[in-house]
Amino acid sequence: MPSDRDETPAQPTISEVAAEAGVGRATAARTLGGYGYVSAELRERVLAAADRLGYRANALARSVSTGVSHTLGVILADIGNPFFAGVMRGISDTSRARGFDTIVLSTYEDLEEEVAAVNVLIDKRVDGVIIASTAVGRGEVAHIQAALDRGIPVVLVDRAVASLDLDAVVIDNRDAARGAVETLIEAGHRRIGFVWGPPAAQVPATRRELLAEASRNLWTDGERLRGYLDALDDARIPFDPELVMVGRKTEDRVTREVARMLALPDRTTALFCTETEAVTGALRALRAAGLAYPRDVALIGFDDSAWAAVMDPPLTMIEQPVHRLGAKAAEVLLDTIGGAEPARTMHTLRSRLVVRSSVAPPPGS
Amino acid sequence: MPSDRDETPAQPTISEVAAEAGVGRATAARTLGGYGYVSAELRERVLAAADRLGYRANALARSVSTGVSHTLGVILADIGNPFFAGVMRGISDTSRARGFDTIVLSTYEDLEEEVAAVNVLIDKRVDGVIIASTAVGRGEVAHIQAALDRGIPVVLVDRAVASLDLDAVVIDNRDAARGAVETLIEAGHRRIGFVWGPPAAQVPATRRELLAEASRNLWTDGERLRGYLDALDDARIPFDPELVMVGRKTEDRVTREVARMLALPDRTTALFCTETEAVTGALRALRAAGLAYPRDVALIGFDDSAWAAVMDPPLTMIEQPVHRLGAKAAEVLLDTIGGAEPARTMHTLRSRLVVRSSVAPPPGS
DNA sequence: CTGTGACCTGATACCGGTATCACGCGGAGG
DNA sequence: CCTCCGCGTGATACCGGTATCAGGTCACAG
Repeated sequence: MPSDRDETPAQPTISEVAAEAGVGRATAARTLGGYGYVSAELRERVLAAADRLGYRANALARSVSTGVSHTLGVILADIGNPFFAGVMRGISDTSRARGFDTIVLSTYEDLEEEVAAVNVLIDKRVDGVIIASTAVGRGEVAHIQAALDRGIPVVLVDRAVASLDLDAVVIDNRDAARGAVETLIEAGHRRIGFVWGPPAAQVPATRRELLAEASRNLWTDGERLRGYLDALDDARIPFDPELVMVGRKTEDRVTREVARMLALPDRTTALFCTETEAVTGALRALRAAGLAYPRDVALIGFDDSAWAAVMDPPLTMIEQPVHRLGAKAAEVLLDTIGGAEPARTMHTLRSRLVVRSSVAPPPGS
Repeated sequence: MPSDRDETPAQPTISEVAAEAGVGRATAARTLGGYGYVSAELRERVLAAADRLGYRANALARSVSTGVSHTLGVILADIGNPFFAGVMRGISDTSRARGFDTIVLSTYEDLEEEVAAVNVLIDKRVDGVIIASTAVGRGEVAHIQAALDRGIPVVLVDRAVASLDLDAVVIDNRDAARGAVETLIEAGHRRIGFVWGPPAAQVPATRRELLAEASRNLWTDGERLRGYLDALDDARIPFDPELVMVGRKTEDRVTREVARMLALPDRTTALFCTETEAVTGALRALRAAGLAYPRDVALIGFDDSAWAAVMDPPLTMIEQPVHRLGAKAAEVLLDTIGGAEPARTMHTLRSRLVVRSSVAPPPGS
């Protein structure tokens, strides 16, 4: 086995480069590390030797020594979800441009997974963390606080967390929801179904309880509910718990719930969906009920996509600036890592209602 | 500033734990590292001290020492693309389950970016690499070979690379394409448009040149072309370059190209699209031309999604096992890292034609 | 009472970098 | 001619872990 006593090791170190160049380890280190004095002649020799051996600095060793890893940790609900994938792309693009790489972890909305993810990132000594946290209450943020206490800057993305005074990059969820519902109201609708998502067992009967439930759940869900209620209030339309769906917005559940709303004596004539799965689920329910949009029921949903535009008729949707969301979060984090004093504010990005053809007046009018 | 001379450092080290516990550094290290002898009593003391200080081992330092990082590098064309996001999810799920984390990089189909990405991963000393490479020719794989030479195992995903004898986890692209086109032919179509994607300037006029062009491009594109040709051959339908589109499958370009095929004297009556953007682009062209599917033109595309199912009529699509693709790639890589001898074969996963309602006989029949 | 070995422990030499510092050498100035 | 200084270099002590090893303690057998 002649390949076993290879002369050039697979992963040459600074010492090997130094030996190859016939200089001291320190000289090779200074040349390769780009610090301190090295004469032009020796520099050439070292560089040539490094090139010959294919030397590449061990970033881990460097990080242990310097204390910085040039790595960002990213914790999302689900990297397979197109929304988060888009956010991730924004994070990835801007951090790479600034010389940082990223470790991504998905939590699937499980707080324990999130805690574990934070620990992984602490262990790997990332320079900062971007997180779309599933945490809500004061008692659920210990892991994030722990990272902060260790001096690791954290930026929230997509979801603010009330009990955490941190930079957060989000969209104007409340405004977006209100705008969408207003559009529906302006078209003449009063029975507007809200395809919502907190994991409550059943829809609270009163407004007060509803709001309370909202604050016990994901910030985005709470904001979108408030926006829905805002629009209803402005138009003096009373809130009806029968028109609100609760629980995970999986396509199946949405389909069943929307079917229920559609079967009500005083049935829903418009639907506002707060997620992509909610839209596709609603569409399924419509078809099953033999109803067509916008003729029988109007529809507006969150998260525009190429598909929404080619539907027949094309769907009116809320477009979120996904890339910007990630990019901005990375910018804020990178600035903090760079030494800037964190603003600890909410950076609110504008969403956009893309008006197409899924809204029309209710049947009777 | 009393917080400055903090007694408990933000990121305590083994030495600090040892001091706190009143034992030697080595004893603390053995306890925390879980190797060698430690008496029950001292172990307790060390553990208690570690707990008090909130000790978490520095994974980077450990990696420098042990030579393994428990980190996988993943290089994809675009993490923002739902297909790759799904693959990434598969990779992420199975590697996390085995104690590995992942660093993801997007290349946007740029070879230089890919080379840079490999270097980043080499520098960060990942234990293995999964890559959906944009490399094709023998002259484009030096960076991958370099990683291999350094002893870093590499597994290809989605795209095989002819000049690289490595494990590759892919789907049966050729079969899938042939099956789809056969379905179209069986419905009676003979003028089948192929919305393809190699970045050639124009469609080669002859079969021979076309095949040559195919081998100069992404493996997936080549395979799908071969499958298209296979089906045509079996049915003795001559290949017509006018029915093939070339160049990046962006929605705009697809729309224009499909419009062209639709305007041909002997126009296209069926379309086979090799990517999601190709499908949405085709749909736009159909609408612009005032044509409906499946009545005026039949349609089959790659990459099923929830949207395709709720279209009206619902689309017949090829479903790729995205999660499995990533999961399998991670499994193969992890096994290799674990010491298994790499099989260096193509692991071909089955895709599935999800038959819905976008295929009907051509208008005339 | 000594020899032997099992059981523990701390010292110490790694890993591959960063960064400082002592010192040799040569030239300029007194 | 000697001193001093600056340039350039290698030695060396870090960083925070892993892993080995020498040696001390103690029980028990001979």
